[in-house]
Amino acid sequence: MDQVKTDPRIIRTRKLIMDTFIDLSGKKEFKDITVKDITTEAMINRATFYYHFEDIYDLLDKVLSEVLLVNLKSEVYEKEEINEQSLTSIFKAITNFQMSLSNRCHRGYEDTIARIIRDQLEVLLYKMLLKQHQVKEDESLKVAAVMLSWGIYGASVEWRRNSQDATPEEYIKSAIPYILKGIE
Amino acid sequence: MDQVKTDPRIIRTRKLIMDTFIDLSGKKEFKDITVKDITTEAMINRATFYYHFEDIYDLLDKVLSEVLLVNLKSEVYEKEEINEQSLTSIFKAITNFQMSLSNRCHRGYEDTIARIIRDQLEVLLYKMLLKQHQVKEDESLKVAAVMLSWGIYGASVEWRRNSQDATPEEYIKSAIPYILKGIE
DNA sequence: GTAATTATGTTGGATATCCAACACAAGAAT
DNA sequence: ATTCTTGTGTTGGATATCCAACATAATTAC
Repeated sequence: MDQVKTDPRIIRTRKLIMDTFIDLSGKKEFKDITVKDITTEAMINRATFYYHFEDIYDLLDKVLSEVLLVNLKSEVYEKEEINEQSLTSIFKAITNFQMSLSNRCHRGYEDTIARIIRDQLEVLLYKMLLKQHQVKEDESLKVAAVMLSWGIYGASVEWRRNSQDATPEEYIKSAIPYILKGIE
Repeated sequence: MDQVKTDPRIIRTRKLIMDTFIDLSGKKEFKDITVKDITTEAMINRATFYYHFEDIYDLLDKVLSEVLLVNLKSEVYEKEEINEQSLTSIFKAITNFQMSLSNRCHRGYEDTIARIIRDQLEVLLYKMLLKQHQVKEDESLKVAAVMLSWGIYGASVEWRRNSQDATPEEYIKSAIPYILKGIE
């Protein structure tokens, strides 16, 4: 209701910075990208960068969150329940997202990326759980969301490490019933 | 020497507007493009548009001039003399430019476009003539540039109308000696 | 090692851009 | 004819962005 419109310059500038960063990260590794590189390419002042982001890690964080959010199409899932189908879709989205990242050579930032993924997952799963149980907030559901997010993320790691001969769906299928029993 | 740097925001904003305009003019006819269309798409305020351009015709003027300038690679030609080779290249550039325009359906603006082309040509040719005759300025050379620009432009119109079975080079080749005799 | 260069953040004052509002014109809808 | 809508240009005050300068850390060069 009381949402104050954000200044269009802010939207435009953030988009410029983020797009430029994504663009650059396709050309060189994250560790070789400087703030100056980004601002020069994006045609904005360096001071303006710091007006929007704490530092380059903050930018990485926000860019990845946004990309992941698109992958998760969360506006769709938020309205759904947690069941075999939605869980499988989410798992697919996560593995998909990680595969797209591994092409971009963000070596040394696996921890950061992992945290971002789990954070986003957790928020999404918590919303779905709340909806499913018809409550406004609930601490135990929050913890459940934490555990589910770690579980899904961990499964995606293990899948990448061991089982890429199976599809993500196949890999996770047999485990899902046990998970679902816990939260129903 | 005393060139004052233009504010980066100006460069960025003008580029945004011009690129958006070029983009839109590939999707609909010029007469259907409004200032609001452009500013919305470019994510800038309408008032900002008027800070940079008098109106949409002024924008058309500047966009076409710039595109044409690139076609003419004038920074190259400015240093050359007017001879068979450079005249042919320029003629090719003009016909090329007009062909690319005709795909974009600017029906009803042929006069505007013609004026822009001749203006740019005239400036370029005048510079080349000055260089060739080793003077700083000269009224009769200016008039010569006017006539040459009209001549080249007219030839390009006639070529488009009648002789597209000949290449631009072939079309203009036999006439060039007569032109060159006049200015040498 | 140490000098020289390059990147990071921060600040105060200058400038481009935004917003809301206005008057006006042109076309479409009823 | 008359609303109604949509686009054009313009203005004054608010805000994001720029610039120049600075201190500091990190890298590179010698």
